[in-house]
Amino acid sequence: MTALATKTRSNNRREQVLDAAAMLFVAKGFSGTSTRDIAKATGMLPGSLYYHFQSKEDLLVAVFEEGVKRISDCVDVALNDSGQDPWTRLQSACEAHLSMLLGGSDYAHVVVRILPSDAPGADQTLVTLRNAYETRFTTLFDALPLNAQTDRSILRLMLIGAMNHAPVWYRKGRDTPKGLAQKFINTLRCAQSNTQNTSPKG
Amino acid sequence: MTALATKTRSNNRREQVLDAAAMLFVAKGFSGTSTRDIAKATGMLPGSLYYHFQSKEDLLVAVFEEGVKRISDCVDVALNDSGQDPWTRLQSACEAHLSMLLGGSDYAHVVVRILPSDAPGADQTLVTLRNAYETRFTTLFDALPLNAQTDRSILRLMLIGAMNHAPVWYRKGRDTPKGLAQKFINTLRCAQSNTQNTSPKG
Amino acid sequence: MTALATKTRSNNRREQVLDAAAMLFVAKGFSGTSTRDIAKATGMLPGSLYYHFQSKEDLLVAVFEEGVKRISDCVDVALNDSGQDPWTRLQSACEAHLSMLLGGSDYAHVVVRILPSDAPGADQTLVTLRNAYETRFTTLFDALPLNAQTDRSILRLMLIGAMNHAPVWYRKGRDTPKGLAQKFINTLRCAQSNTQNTSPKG
Amino acid sequence: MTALATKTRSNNRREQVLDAAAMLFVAKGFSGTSTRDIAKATGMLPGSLYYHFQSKEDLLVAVFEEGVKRISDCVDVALNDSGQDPWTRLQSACEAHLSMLLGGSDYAHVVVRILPSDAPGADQTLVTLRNAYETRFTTLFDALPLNAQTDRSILRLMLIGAMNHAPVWYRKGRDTPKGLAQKFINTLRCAQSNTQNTSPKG
DNA sequence: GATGAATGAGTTTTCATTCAT
DNA sequence: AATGAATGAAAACTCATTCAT
Repeated sequence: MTALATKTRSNNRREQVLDAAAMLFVAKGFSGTSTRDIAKATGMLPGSLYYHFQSKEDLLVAVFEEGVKRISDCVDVALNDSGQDPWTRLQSACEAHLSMLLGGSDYAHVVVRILPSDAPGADQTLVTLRNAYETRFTTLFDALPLNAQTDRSILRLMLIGAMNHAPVWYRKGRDTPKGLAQKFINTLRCAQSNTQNTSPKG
Repeated sequence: MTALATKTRSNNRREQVLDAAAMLFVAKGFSGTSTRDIAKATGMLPGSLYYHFQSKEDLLVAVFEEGVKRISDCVDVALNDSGQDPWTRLQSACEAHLSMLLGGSDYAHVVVRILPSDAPGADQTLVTLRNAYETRFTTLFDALPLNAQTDRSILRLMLIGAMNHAPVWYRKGRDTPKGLAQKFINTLRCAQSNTQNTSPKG
Repeated sequence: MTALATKTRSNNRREQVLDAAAMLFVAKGFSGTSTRDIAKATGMLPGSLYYHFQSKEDLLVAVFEEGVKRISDCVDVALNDSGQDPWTRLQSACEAHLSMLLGGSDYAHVVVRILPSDAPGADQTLVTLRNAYETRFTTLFDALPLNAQTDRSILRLMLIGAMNHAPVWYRKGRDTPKGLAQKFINTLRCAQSNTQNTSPKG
Repeated sequence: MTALATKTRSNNRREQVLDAAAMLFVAKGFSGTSTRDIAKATGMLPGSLYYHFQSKEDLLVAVFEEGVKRISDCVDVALNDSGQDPWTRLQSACEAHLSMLLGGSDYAHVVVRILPSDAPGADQTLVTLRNAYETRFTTLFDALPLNAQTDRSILRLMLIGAMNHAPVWYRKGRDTPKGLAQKFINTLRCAQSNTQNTSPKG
């Protein structure tokens, strides 16, 4: 019992730090958040953070990892519950992604809010983590029945851009992640049959 | 050495500061850039910046204003040269926006790279400036001949999200702003005639 | 698992701490070595040191004491094995001293590497310990058959300076403690008969 | 006049920092001295030091350089005023060296008090600086008319060890640098004619 | 128009140490 | 005998900013 209790308490403390860091990184960016801010939000002294994390950047990486884990898990579960239809599957993933981003998971939000160049010492790690997650969308777009001449990459990058921009303008009540996902995917879906468009100026 | 010459040289100096600041804000974010970084990049001493700007946040606002001005002018010129067709006009604006963002105008890039929450003291100003620019897209989307049930706002926000995400993945040579604009608008254009789609899960 | 075994194991642990501390104090000085460094080198956590020692300075004193003990014992044994001739005895002591210093006893090395002023709280203790050891050389120099006008103190301090400087330049293989001792003492030995020298500038 | 006055005042401030640093490094070692200590001794705030020096180690290097410069100059002047006799020249150098070390030049004292391993980031620089100075003694010993079998290096290293140990025991009034130099060199001088000594134990 | 010199508050981080378990 | 978790002070250093010149 004691071992478990100790571990739990210890984990709680570490998790409190991660929670506070995630929240603050989302609210003020990485450089805009001081370790003091994080410590204060956790009820610790600044130095005490360093028992749990070796540096501010390590802490960011830990938050980022947790964010990638959470959003990945959420998307994976949604895909498991989803059927075979490629568009349906994409929409499920989109909805899961948006619900994490907009539903208040600071961890997931950090993944799209913090740019690698915000944390020079950790940039490669962040890029790698982000890529590991976004792979899912490459796979989902590969599965779509699109015309040969359609650029799947562009479609994917449009969707990712659209989704990750949502936290900037989304207002709870006015929209829902589900509704947005439906509209986003509906918009993309027509690219399939409409590629005969000519460009206007050339 | 007339008054004009003096003023010009002085303006040059001020512009050098703005240039350096724009470049650094893009590369490292607002909090991630120090006034020393900017001074060094301009060949000045840190204190000398304060002859030109009252504070770091004032400097950001100046860069941001210049960025909004430049991207607005570019889009406005493109629209002037564009005909009447609403989709063509949107595509021209999109191309102009992308060419500023991807063609190396650090000023324009600052406008999408720096979030208001990165600069707590200037956030309202930044929001206002950004909105003043983005109005153009609201107008352009309002002019589109869309089905009644199509959500113009969502389409607009998707496009803005897609465009502003481009600096993250764009590689010169592989794509061009013009090509991207064409693909982006083509994708949106079909939303017009395809609203009979049913959502997959409900 | 008797009381003796326990004690032995415990002593081993304490000795490991002392060993690590001695090594690190030699390598990086007293202030330059952190208790964390010592703990890590012993495979302990920082707090665990405090079961064995009340403070970092107590630990230094313990290392210093052990160093003085070891080098004293070594010199005393050498003197026991030495005959009656004062110069021979001095040379034996010198060789013993050098062999401890250069042969890799971090403990002995600490005694000459750490200055009392490096550890303000323990300085008096360190001075006392060092003096207790160096007494031997006073005695040995007193026994030398020197001219009346020869300054035995200076000779002694020269030798001690020369010996304690050796760790800075000594390279195993090129020299040996024994060879050095011989050369050092040979050099001093002539002071006896050469005191009629006049100073060069007055 | 203003330019000169400004330069002078500025230099004074920088020199005050160097003076304070030299004094404190001698008194408490490098790691034992904090930048706060140095700032306080100069009447500055801790951060203000960094206008003059990039880091604590840079400050040490500057002090060390000044120390090497001062003791080098002092020795060089002494050698200039000295005649041709090699032993006389060595004694002059020794006296100059000791007078710097014992006469209160904290700068010179730093050079022998601080070991390269005390400042891991600057160690190579310190070694190089020290060697550049000690070259002089190699030259002086090379010029001595010694028996072929005499080890000039050992003699040199004995002298350097003896000289640099002096600050530990020297008491003004009881000795003088000049008197010590005379005794030191006298002691070494006989090595010349006394090489027929046999070692006592082998 | 800009510099040299500094300030004072703040940064991230490390320190020796404590103590319940 | 040692650990996990922290503390509080201090470490080195950076920050945006000021101001006489």
